[in-house]
Amino acid sequence: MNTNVLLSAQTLPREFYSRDTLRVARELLGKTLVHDTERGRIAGMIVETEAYTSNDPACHACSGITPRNAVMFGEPGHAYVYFTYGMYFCFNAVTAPQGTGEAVLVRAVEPLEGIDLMIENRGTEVETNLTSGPGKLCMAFGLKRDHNGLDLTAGSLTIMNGERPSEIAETTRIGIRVGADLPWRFYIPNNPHVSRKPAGKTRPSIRPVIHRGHSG
DNA sequence: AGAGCGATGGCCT
DNA sequence: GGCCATCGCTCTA
Repeated sequence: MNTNVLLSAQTLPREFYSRDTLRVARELLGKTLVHDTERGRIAGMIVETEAYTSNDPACHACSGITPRNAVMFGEPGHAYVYFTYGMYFCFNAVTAPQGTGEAVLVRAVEPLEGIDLMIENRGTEVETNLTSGPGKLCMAFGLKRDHNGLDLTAGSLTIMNGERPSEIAETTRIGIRVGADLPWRFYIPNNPHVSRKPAGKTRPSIRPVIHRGHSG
């Protein structure tokens, strides 16, 4: 081992990502997303995720590999950052073994470090509005096209270990038309930085399912 | 609190 | 040409 052992000791290893995507989506809650920029470190605790699997009609990769989604089929533990609605970016962690097109969308984080930089990047000082959505958090963290494909296990954009939440809420995903009935959105209950209070708009009847004291 | 909508551009058929 | 894994504003209640 080299002298970076101490610095990288808390970074999630590739094996973390190379597993079942739903499991990774749940276990990313409580972990810390870290972006080391020229102006300083920006970090936040992941509080909301969504899983996208290869047989899932809402997944960008469900119809096969294209230039846009190619990163999803590559090595797990890399960043899949895509451009959407003409002005926003969304950040994903590529999951499952290489060759499968799967990823976890990080929808919200709780600001921990570099909040002044987030305020500059977002143009607001309201703390619960800095990173409470996939587009917002990319703006706050300065994530854009250049970050697509970066290795999350080494370099300036990483995910570090963190405390496991005691509860996980599970609902349908937000902002999709197909696959809208799959309960593959996960978030930390009562955290003020989650993008929306209850479930997606599609099925207001679906209540969040709270899992207590989960293992694994 | 919730519904509606425009902005804006890349990707894919 | 149609469709977005969004956001912030406006209007109605």
